Amino acid sequence: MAEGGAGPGGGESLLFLTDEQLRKGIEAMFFAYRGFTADPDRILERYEYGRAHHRALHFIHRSPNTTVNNLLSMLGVTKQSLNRVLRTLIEDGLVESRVGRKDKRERHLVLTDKGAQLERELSEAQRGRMRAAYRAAGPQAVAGFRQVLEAMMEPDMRRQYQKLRDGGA
Amino acid sequence: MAEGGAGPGGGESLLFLTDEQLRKGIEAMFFAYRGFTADPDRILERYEYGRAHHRALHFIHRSPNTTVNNLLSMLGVTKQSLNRVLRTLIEDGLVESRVGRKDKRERHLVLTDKGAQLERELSEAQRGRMRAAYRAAGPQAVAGFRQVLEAMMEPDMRRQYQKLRDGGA
DNA sequence: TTGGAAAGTCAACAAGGCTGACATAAAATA
DNA sequence: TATTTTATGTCAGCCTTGTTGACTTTCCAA
Repeated sequence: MAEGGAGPGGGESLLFLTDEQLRKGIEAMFFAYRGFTADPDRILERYEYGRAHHRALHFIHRSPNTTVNNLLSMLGVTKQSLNRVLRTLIEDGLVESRVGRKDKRERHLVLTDKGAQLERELSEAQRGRMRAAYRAAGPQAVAGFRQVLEAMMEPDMRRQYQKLRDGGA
Repeated sequence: MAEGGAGPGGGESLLFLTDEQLRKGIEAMFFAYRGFTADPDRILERYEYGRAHHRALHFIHRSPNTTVNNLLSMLGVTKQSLNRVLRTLIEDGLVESRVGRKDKRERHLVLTDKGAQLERELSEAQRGRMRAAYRAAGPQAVAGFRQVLEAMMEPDMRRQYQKLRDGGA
């Protein structure tokens, strides 16, 4: 299973594909994801919200007026699970649910000022860490980081991601 | 907050540090982590285990004879939470808990053959995706990927990671 | 007008985090 | 030696966030 040594095909060293290297990458993902969520988690605690609320706020901010179904396919959870989170956000006045103009079955979701404020607080904390990591690693490393992450996604998620990446700018 | 344009300091473009780029990185992490866990999750379902079991198996494989306390600081959970998982793994004969020779308070954990077998199955699935992503992105991208992830970790987690990375090879 | 899609709701359940309290054994120390 | 500290395990109970299944309401479109 392990592939090592400089292969004849391409002339590039394939040492980076050894099982040992792959295991290190797996551990890096595990530990890094903890850092990735650490700052928002601390903030959310103060507001008595959880990660699920953060994710909803993030994607509603990113795609204002998105429908519940859209949001569901982004988040990859069941509507029952999302609904619980969404209900509290609406009750607490962070999110507004607007009946669709064309299709009145649909609910279009937008952040209220209060919701935008919390989203900003969470996002700023998360971006702060990201920015520090990016700066420390440098632009070339960042490009590689993004490439590997994208290649790791499941195809449907990759499509979701690319839509945001290209259109949402 | 956003920094753009080619700065005078260093001559390198800082466009990769814009809030927009950081947001894309955040989304990439989110979607990629789902892919990262998808294959093991499918396998675990068949065995009626969860992600927590996978993590325990991974780190016991990685550091055989590790103590419970060591494992706790790797995983960053409470002993009660780990204990529940560990107990089922021991009951099911995947993990063996050995009383320490020097310090008899300690329990040293090792995988049984059965445990090693499941660990291998999970790991092979996860490495398979990792390998494909690495191959698609190339060695330079992989180096960048690892750099950014490492810079993103919380300091104690980074220490844990580096200990494994350097010693565990 | 009727079928089906979009959305919401209720109930029940599971995994896997958490805290707090307590027990035991053994090591370390006063 | 007596006491304290450490490592571990365990019980009880709580929370978040995921799941499935069943059912209703709304309303677009054929």
